[in-house]
Amino acid sequence: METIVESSGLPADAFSAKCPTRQVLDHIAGKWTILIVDALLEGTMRYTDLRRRIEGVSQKMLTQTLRSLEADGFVTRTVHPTIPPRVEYDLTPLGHSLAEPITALRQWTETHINEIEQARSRAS
Amino acid sequence: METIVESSGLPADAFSAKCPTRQVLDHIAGKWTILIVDALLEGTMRYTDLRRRIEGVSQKMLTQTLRSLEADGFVTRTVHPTIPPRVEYDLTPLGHSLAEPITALRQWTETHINEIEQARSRAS
DNA sequence: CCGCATCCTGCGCGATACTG
DNA sequence: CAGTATCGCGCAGGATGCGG
Repeated sequence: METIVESSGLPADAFSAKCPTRQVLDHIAGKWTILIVDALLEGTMRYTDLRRRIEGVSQKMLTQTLRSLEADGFVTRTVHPTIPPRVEYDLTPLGHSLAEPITALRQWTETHINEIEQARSRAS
Repeated sequence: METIVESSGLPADAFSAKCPTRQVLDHIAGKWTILIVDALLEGTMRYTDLRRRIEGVSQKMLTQTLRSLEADGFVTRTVHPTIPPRVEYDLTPLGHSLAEPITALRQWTETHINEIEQARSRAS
């Protein structure tokens, strides 16, 4: 287990409040990040494609989350200056890398949803 | 790839707005869930242990998240009626199972934090 | 030591309307 | 088509204080 040292000189430690890892974790923990990254794993997608794929996401949150993912270097945004305009979103290599643990998480949830619902009904 | 069918009779699909998977995903995506589950992977922990381990968490959110994890069947809460009281938290088998993809996610973030910060400074 | 109750604030997020 | 702009609500989440 190799220790990662971040730019501040401190070891990367998500349990530490000051570590920037926490901010990233908070982003990933956002309501839509997991679904968006996961959807882009299926390939290049246009804005409207994503809206359709991810049921219930609003325009605002989709745009906002995409911009955040772009800033963190997880997705690229390509604008084709045609009429009508055409904007395509893709995962970067870093984004693909992130997609692995994220997909694992979504799949885990889908796989164990019945056990969880049983636990919930017991708790009530 | 086997299809999971949940109690409603529909296939489990996180992209569908009505699927209960979404609610669970939202819980997991909570600000503290990842850190708490991850911390409990180190073994049994008392309430105060968790507060110390997870820097910056408030009493309220720690209690609230723990109750939520309990309701979903991820952790057990054991009260020893001694003086002073002693409350211990443990992962259930289901919780241990969930911890795997969660740990992977935290470790991924710690590992790639420098790449992300570089992307951010470029974006600015 | 381990909480629960309460008050309060910010902002996550949705709804709606408008633009190149 | 792919957004921006604006408004407002609800709840996540922090601060404080009390109780067993």
